[in-house]
Amino acid sequence: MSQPDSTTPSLTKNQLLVLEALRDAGQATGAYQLLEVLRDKGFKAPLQVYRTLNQLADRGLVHRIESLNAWMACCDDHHHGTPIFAICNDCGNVTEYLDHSLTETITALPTDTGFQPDRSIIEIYGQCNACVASS
Amino acid sequence: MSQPDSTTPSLTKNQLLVLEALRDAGQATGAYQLLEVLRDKGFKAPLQVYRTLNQLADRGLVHRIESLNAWMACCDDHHHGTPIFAICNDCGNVTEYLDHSLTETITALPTDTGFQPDRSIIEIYGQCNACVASS
DNA sequence: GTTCAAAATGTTATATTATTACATTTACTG
DNA sequence: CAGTAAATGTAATAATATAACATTTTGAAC
Repeated sequence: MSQPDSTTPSLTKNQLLVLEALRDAGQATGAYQLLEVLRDKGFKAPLQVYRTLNQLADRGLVHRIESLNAWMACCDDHHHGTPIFAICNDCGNVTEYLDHSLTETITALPTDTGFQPDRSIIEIYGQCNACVASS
Repeated sequence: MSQPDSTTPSLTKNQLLVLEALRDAGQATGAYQLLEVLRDKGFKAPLQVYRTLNQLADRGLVHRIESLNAWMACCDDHHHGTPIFAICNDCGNVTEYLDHSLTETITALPTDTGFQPDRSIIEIYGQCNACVASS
């Protein structure tokens, strides 16, 4: 999915703009929201955002949160392994975790059936610390 | 999420129709695909399908596959615990698994941060047995 | 530095998925 | 059988994502 640093070409202008916008957002953000933010920088069409997001996701610099139809800057710039997202039901805050052994456990699961796992999606909903405290 | 059997009222006409269509499909199926199938039975609008799918999902009789924007009949009519889906990159086949201990491991993960897990989404992509064999 | 190919980009149109709003009917409870 | 909650019907529209095609930029090879 992502390349080692030594072979990774530098980011293009659009890639930098989208990555920066996503990091500034600090949260899971929809493609059309990003488009609005990036209109100032010359973006005009959804496809410009989607293309760039997919390029960044291929490099592992951003992740797509499937259950939110939204995107988030990677917490860590260049990890391997499956990101795990904890999503708050109340405030919508999303936090990324990495847990290599859990990833292995999960992907090992269907292999008795001959299934060869490749990548996986793990998104956990619940109530975050702050929202537990204030409820 | 789902009610115990003893207190579960029987399914409505629309619920039965959608559940049957989904079981007949035997695969993850999109809402608009279901609408086409169900036009013969009097369905006319997407909302009829979406409403009914959500009702069935609340009862645990169907699951939504987030990364496919599709729905599948539950493998087991009434389980508790998080379903885990294995999705083939090549043929698109989706298989549901249940693994109670894995579910616990996953939901335990972010609790050191004070996060209170509720439900989770686990979708594993890879190559299924049949597609490994024929490639 | 010119040529070539691959990647990235720009732009318009359109496809796909999902929900809002509101009127009506059905089913359960007392 | 009256009252209420749930389910349903229907039309319009919102939100998300991609197809198709033209053009430009980038980087490697010569």
